[in-house]
Amino acid sequence: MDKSYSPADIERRWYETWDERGYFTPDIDADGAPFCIMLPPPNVTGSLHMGHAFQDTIMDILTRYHRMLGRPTLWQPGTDHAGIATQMVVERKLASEGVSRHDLGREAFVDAVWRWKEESGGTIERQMRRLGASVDWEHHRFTMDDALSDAVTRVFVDLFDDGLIERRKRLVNWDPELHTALSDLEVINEEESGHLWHIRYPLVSGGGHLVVATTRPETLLGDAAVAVHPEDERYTSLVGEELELPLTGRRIPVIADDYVDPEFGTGCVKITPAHDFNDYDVGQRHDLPLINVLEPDASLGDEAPEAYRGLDRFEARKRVVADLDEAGLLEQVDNHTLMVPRGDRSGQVVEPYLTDQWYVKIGPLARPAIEAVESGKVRFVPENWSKTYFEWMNNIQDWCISRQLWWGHRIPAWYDDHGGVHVGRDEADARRRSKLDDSVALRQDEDVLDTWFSSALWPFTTLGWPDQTRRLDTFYPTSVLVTGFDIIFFWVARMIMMGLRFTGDVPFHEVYIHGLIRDGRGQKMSKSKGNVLDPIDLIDGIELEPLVAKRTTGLMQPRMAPDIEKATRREFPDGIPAFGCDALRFTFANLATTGRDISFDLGRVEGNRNFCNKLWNAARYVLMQTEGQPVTAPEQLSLADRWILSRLGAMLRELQSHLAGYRMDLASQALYEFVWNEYCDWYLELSKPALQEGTDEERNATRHTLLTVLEQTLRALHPFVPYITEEIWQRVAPPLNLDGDSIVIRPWPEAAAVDPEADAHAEWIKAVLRAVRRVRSELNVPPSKGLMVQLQGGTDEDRERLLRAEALLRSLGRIEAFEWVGDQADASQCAVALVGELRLLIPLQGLVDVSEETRRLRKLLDKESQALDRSRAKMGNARFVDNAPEDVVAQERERLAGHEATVAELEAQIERLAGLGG
RNA sequence: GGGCGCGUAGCUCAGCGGUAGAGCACUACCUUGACAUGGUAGGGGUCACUGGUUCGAUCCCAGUCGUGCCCA
Repeated sequence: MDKSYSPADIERRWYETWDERGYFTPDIDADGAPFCIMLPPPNVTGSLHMGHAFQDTIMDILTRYHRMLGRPTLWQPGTDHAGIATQMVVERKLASEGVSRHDLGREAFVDAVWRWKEESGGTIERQMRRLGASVDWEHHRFTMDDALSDAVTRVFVDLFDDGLIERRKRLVNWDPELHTALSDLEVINEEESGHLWHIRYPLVSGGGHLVVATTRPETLLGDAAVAVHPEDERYTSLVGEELELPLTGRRIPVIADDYVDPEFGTGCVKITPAHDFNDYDVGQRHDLPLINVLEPDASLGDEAPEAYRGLDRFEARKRVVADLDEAGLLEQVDNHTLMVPRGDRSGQVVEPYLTDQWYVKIGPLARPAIEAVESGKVRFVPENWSKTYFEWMNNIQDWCISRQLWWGHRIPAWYDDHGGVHVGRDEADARRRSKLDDSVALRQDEDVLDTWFSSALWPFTTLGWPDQTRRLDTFYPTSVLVTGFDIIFFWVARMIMMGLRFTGDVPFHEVYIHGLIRDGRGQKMSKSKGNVLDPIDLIDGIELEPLVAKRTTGLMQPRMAPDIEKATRREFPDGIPAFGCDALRFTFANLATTGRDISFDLGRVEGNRNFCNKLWNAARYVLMQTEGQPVTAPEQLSLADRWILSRLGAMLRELQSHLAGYRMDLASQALYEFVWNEYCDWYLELSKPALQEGTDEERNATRHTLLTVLEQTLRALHPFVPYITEEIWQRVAPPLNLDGDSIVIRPWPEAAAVDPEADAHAEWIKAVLRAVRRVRSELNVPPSKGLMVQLQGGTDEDRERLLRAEALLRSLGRIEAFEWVGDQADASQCAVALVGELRLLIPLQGLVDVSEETRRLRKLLDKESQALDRSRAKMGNARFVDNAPEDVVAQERERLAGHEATVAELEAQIERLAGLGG
């Protein structure tokens, strides 16, 4: 083995091997409860970002772990066609060539998207392979595969037949750039600064005016009324009067509606039913006309006064304001912060817009989905997220599922020339169902379905539904869904609703919600901020210049480039080193706490790379010690051997409980601490004297334990760090004569029982060594200098332990000899260390002056006295002794005794030194 | 306005009723035959603040301040 761990050398080859051998395709016939995770399908043309890498790591840990438990285990991969996102990318690409989708026509455009999909669709899969994701590629699915598309159509028709899908004209969120409706979830409301214009509406009779305030003055052109609160005494007499609607020559009524907040502004509200969701409702109540003044691109249309027709909405706003001002009708303009709705893809301000759209009536689907979580059939982890789920589900709105796009599942509805709508699996089916013969001309609905419609079916369509396949039968309901909180509404809730409706069962039993990855300062990672890290760059490393180039090209706002470049050069003056996939994965596991946000700290990746190196070198040591040595199952183990096996068992039990609770952070920490702080720091060190000085049998036992513990630890680590564990395992398996070609398919290690005797012995050894090392360090005794250690006091147990451990202690503590001395022995020339009742006297023979040693002891005494005082106060408190549980009191009593003894020892020693005139 | 979080060592975060923990950073010493991507020892925290419950509060409760997110 090489002296240093170099991930690049070992990570390349294993993935292909695993994949080729079919390890990731589940054996459905295996015993054990099936385990299944659905990969949240990434956008087919997307690339892997930190969030994916994090999520994939969690899923891979769970998958590999359950596979090792011997369960038929499926991690189902696939990609999403991502309607709007993909169409936008292709449209922009075409636009750069001066072509619009309309130039191409529908068919040619959709072909172009498919070509783009074929061209760039493999990126994210290649990246997932780099991450070591053990998904079943053989059964990869795409939301627009024929089978999945058929399932979508079938679901649509079924819901339609149930009366749960209908076509209605109502206000939708309209994206004027993409020319499509959006669901509420696809609209981002953000606070922006704007203005509040106060406008006078003259009364038709009797002079005077009402003042209304608006943030969108151009909508005035579509006003149908002005509303006041029915109990607002200022205006009650005016209800029923008419107002001159400025700039239009129209007259509109004053109406009363308790939607109006009399406290806000003047208490008068303009009502524009065709361009505002609230006003729409008011309009319905009062039978007001819908005056649609906008075109699909949000320019002003025919229903607007001629002067404004053809103007863009923002241009029209300026003109309206100027014209009002000129007419003396603009009373006041205030600065005002308002919530502006923007399309999440285009970033354009969304307009409420009156169109025909398809809706899913969600109420009847939501009810059982709420019950599924209430009853615990679906469990959120952390539990808290169920509140968010209920909050939304209890206030859920009908789902607008039609999109005016070309890329996606086309709506299976056909229109005749008389306004009739005919739904069916295909045109023939639609005719059959509506009893239409071929003489009736039908044209299919131009719209496609919301991307999330097909995603909602993902857990069962990927497994073969509507066919009752073996896979569906085995793996549905799936075990756990791993996802971010940002798509609980978009996806999780809808999967539960659709799953229950179409399979009669929940799609998954648990939903593990993880946090969002942010940068080191807690900022959201985004291209425009220039703080994006590419997981592949953390694996392979990247030089500064390419990193700068990567972060500054293709920006939406190129003027940000210099700032981003500066920040990048400051943060990564030497680029990013190659940490390797395993280090990155281990870091993700480390960071997977219960909180919401995760600030990604590069220092931790480095620390975990070092951890991999530690593991690598430990393995190197073990293999060096066992090379060419036949290792057989030992008949007797030393206390050190028993101790490390006991500790391994404890760690494995802890690990399993953390994995069961989705606490990857605690799980990875348990592994880290065991490997580094117990196996490497202590057991490997303890093995050295054992191998040098032991009998043949003892040496065999030590070698066997070194190998066994390493091999089991590798297995426990494997789900987290698959590459390095496979690489090492391949070398550790032969000396242990283990079956199996790969660690991937080895069983999960069984935890040995705790061995209290061995644990106690090891703790004693550690305490003695620490005490001696502390003296050595604090008195600056060179590490190379051997020490004499005199032993005083102590129990019979101490004497026995010393007997068993003397060789170890001498070797590890650089101690030349131990010598038991009587209580009367002169300790004035010695440094003193205490281990329980045992005194370790280390003769210094002038190595250190007395005042130095006195100072050292005083420091110890200080700490000890404080602890003693606390302890005394506690035991002196009758209410504590009376009320606290017995074991707590007993523990405190023991502590008190310990502190008292230690303080006495230290004081005595200080006095002895003082007697020397130091 | 409603809802959900968070505030613990210089930084990133665990812990969540019984004497404060990790990684990174820091100090001193050490190239000893696994590892300097290392070893040994050490420094550093009135656990945001104020009250309350309790024998005992970083942990539970209430409030205040700061901060983040979601929904309207």
